[in-house]
Amino acid sequence: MKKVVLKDIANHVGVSTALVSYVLNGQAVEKQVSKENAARIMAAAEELNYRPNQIAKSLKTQKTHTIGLVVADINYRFSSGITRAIEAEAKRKNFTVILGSSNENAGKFDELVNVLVNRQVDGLILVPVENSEKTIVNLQRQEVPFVLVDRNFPELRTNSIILDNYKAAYDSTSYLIEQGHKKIAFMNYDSTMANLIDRTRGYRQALEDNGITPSEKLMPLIRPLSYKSDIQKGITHLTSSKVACDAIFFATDRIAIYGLQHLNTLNLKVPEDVSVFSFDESEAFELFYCPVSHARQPLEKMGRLAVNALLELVNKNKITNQVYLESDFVIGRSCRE
Amino acid sequence: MKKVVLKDIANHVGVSTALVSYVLNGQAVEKQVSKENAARIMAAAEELNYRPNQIAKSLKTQKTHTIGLVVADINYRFSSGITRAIEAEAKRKNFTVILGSSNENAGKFDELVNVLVNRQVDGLILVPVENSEKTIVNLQRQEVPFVLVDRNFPELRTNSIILDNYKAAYDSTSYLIEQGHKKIAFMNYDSTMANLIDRTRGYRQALEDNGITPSEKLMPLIRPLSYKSDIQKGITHLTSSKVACDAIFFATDRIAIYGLQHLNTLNLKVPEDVSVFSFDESEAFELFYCPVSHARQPLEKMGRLAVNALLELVNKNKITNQVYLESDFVIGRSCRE
DNA sequence: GTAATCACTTTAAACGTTTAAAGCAAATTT
DNA sequence: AAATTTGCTTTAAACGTTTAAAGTGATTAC
Repeated sequence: MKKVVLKDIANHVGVSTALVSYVLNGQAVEKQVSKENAARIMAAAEELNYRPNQIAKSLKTQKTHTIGLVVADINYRFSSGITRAIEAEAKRKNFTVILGSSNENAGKFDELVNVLVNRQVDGLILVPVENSEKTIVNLQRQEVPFVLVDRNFPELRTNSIILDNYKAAYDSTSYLIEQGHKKIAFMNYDSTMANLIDRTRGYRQALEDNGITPSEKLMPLIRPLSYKSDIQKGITHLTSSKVACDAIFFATDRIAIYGLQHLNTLNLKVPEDVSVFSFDESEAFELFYCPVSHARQPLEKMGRLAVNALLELVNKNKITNQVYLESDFVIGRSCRE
Repeated sequence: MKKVVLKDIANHVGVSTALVSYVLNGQAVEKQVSKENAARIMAAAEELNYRPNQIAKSLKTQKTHTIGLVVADINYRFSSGITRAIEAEAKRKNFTVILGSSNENAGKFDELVNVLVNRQVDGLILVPVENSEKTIVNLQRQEVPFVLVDRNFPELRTNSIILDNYKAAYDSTSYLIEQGHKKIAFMNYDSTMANLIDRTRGYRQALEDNGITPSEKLMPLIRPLSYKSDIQKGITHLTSSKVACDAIFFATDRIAIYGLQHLNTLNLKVPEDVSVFSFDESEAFELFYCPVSHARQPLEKMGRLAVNALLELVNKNKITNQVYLESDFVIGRSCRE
């Protein structure tokens, strides 16, 4: 079946394409189209099952009504959650989302961004990865509207919607201290990303504000390329009789999963042998024998704000700023009292 | 900064847009463009940071190099896995993927498909939902190239890449029988979807072939709208002293998660008190105290085959057929010997 | 010395829309 | 009766590409 285009309807009814376009775009009254023609055009469009060609429309109007979204890894819980939230809000605003996953690779990230820009998306929502500053700066130079979510680069002035990681980590650590913990370990990636560094800062500051001196011994760094073994070594070390921490604060849900797994292997019980707190949740927690207390990012809100901020930008209501969201906290039973 | 278009390069170099187009599309030699002009055009494109407008290109060539993908729910492990696989393969073939999530809703599914078709995607890869036959039939009538993955409608002749659900369930059940289980329960959704029905068929047939009469008592149906409580009731019933099944086969990973959770609540140990087998895996299994044996869909292969089948269709090498894939099996320690 | 060939380059239409501007009868005002 | 207004419709250019076809000046062939 050949594709039905405007002209087919025009011929079928015996009018010009302009008239058809007016009617189909709801400008029938405004453009004073006669009732009969309007009705016949509507009927013909229905009968011929006309579907407007968005590509042609976009070329003419210079608007694609499309948002490009690049997440760090679609397999992360955070990614699918934020994708869902962004899609829902975009839908509400009559926008479509094109998704790409950079798999935490700066090269792939750059490539994806370029593909999306070439496709003339109206704007981008990005979860940047380590070493992707150059791509971001390029976007600024090209004046492509974009907003960052979850992560940003403090030295670049960008629109971004991110968690107040410092505060979330500070509050989480304070909570652990309130629960009576003294030797609180913190497991984080060895990374230059501000969101992760802020978590470490929050942790340290909370300790200091409570008269505890942070110790590097309690802060093993996980190298992303060898995270599994680093986590195992870290856990083994922290729970050894030499160190014997009484709580472990995991800086991400991924770290938490492998950390908890290794605690299982070592036959250590949560929270009897060691208390546990996590940043973000994983579906995996659902089957852990004990509900894991954790800081939870407000994905719904984040997605909504990101879309709205982007659309503001697209409409040139340039309000460049950073939005810091408060974390939610889910208290399970993984911290001894 | 204004967008740089072909004409800008042409003006800058002092040639026609045709020449620029030829050079930038690698037809310099074929179209006998002089070396000097070719070089100057390349340099100008670089200097002006030219990015071809894919929209205009698509309008002219009637090809968008885009695949539309609609998954059932982006939060499913299966969905993010298959999305990743499809994206990777599409990338390899120089195609972009536009993703939508129907959230298991036939109305939303239809809407998404329409949006994608209007955007002139070259073809669709779909995970259809219950009651979405009409949408599928429409696509066939419009002659839009598409392939179904994971689920299909046997009464419709469609290209589809799906697991051999019957065989996977048959083999899984046989495995449980071999392990010495007699009273094997099967927990499945109350659904009209063929992929789920085939699992039930496989389960029943395996029992019968081994001289066990299937009993409805061992096959509680889970209604999607009240799955949590139905699963709980089912588990409680199956493990009651009256029924006392010795193994539970979960037809999906979602059912498995809530089933295992409730086993935890009831303080029943896997596999000591009851053996467990699942269809598909969830990230949640990672933190269950015991590795759960399960049938695993070959996502990588599925995604690759889906993209390739679709591209064949797009190129009019119409090979309409159904591909049934063999399941992988992951044997943990959740089945008593 | 005219014709044909060669090595390039330009012209212009097309893809399917949108939309400002112009067109045209009939009705109304001068 | 001429001019204007009204109510409606068409024309045609534009968006940024691609590409068949035509154009052009120099070289080669007969």
